[in-house]
Amino acid sequence: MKNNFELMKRCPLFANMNNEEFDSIIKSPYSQIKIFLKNQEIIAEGEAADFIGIILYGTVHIIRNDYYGNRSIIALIDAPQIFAEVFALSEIKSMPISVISAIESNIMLINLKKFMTENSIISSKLSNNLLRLISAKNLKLNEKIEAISQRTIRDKIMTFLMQQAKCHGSDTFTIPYDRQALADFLEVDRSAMSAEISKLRNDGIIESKKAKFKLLKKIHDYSEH
Amino acid sequence: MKNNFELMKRCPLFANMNNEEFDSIIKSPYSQIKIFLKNQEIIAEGEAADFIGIILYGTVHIIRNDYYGNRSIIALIDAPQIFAEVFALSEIKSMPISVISAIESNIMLINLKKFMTENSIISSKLSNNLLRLISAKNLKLNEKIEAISQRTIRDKIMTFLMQQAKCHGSDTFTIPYDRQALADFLEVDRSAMSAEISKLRNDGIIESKKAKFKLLKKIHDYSEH
DNA sequence: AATAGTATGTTGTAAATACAACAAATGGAG
DNA sequence: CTCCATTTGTTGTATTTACAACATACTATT
Repeated sequence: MKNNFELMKRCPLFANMNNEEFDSIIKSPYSQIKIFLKNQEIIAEGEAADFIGIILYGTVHIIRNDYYGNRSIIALIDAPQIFAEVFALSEIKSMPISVISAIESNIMLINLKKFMTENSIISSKLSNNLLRLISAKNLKLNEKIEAISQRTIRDKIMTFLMQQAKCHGSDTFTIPYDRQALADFLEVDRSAMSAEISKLRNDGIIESKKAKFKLLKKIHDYSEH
Repeated sequence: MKNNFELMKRCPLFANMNNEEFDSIIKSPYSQIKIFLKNQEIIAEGEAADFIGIILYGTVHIIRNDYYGNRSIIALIDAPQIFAEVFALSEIKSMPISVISAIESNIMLINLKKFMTENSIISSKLSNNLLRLISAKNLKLNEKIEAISQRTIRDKIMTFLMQQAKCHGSDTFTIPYDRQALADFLEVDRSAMSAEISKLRNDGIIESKKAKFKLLKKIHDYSEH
């Protein structure tokens, strides 16, 4: 278990905490560490949304059931990340999703609201870390929406590439996805996307080789017409 | 200005605060209230991302400049809402967007990090309010992504309607959008969406009249084939 | 270097979409 | 009620897409 705690300390949720503070979280009556077997339910849909989860070891699946009862995996989360934080922090009463252990996993569950009302010193560090984490996630979600809300694959690709150029501060950069992962991120068909990337190359809008891209300057309109 | 403060107190950022706490925010050296004229820049792209904005009166536009210099309005925000909070709270150094006053507006700007390090009691309330606000926004963004990442208009509509049914807790509900607004939200063409809603009605999947919808049960597969 | 396995690119086709132009319905205001 | 403005629905067409099936390129292992 000691290794788990070392990994856990690297979780951004516990940034800037010393060992004492860390221990007081682990030993709090509002936190618990449990082992979940493969496919075991960690949080069930409809349960009270009180707990934030920290994955010490393993992987979890976030599962959504739609109106007609169809189940779909909407996210995979690995150690040492956290899950369910936005439900525990918003004013949602009950969980709209379930969380399942994908493999045997060690999970720490913290009743956030109760813990924070009784541990005000640590809480301010926790709050700051949570604010940083959730804000960063928010920014990523906004960027994704900006890209996938474009009407054509070409526009989705270009919007994504311009975001990357901006955040790398250069017209030449390497993206963190292979073709299939990029297609999944942009929510389009991989082969159609691949074809469009080739077109953009032929049209002299970009240069690209695998994950390395270059936006060719002085072209202010990347549309075909 | 007094009316502004009354409106401001209703801003969810200041929930659960008494008048004293409220005053100490207004009088802090790290907060300032400014009047901006129409089209005047409140925050410029590239500036340090230190300030959170609270609209006391007026409307602001969030503006994005892409790689090729094209400007687009990505959001309109009214009083008494806040803006730029995710930038001030994440580890972003400089603003990736600009904020412009759409009309003459009264804006409170708070240097959040500085304010919070020097006002720990109020900060915990502020933190909690921010966590609630940003988490709620996060949930909305996730729902939107779930809907618009569907590959067909029919699936986008059905995903959206199932979300609405779930959050209303009923198969009959009224959506908060007219047709054009829904099309904008789902990022599709309005007339194509309108046609698809008619199809869903003819196919016996839903009943609808204007903003009122009903999901017809026992139909577990709404796809055409 | 040969092989197998994966990733990426290409092409054809049926289906879905945006777009435009228009029709019908709705909702106020006088 | 009538007129006008706005919203919603309908239809045709050119464009874009998903999908499938296959070709080529790349990578790691022996």
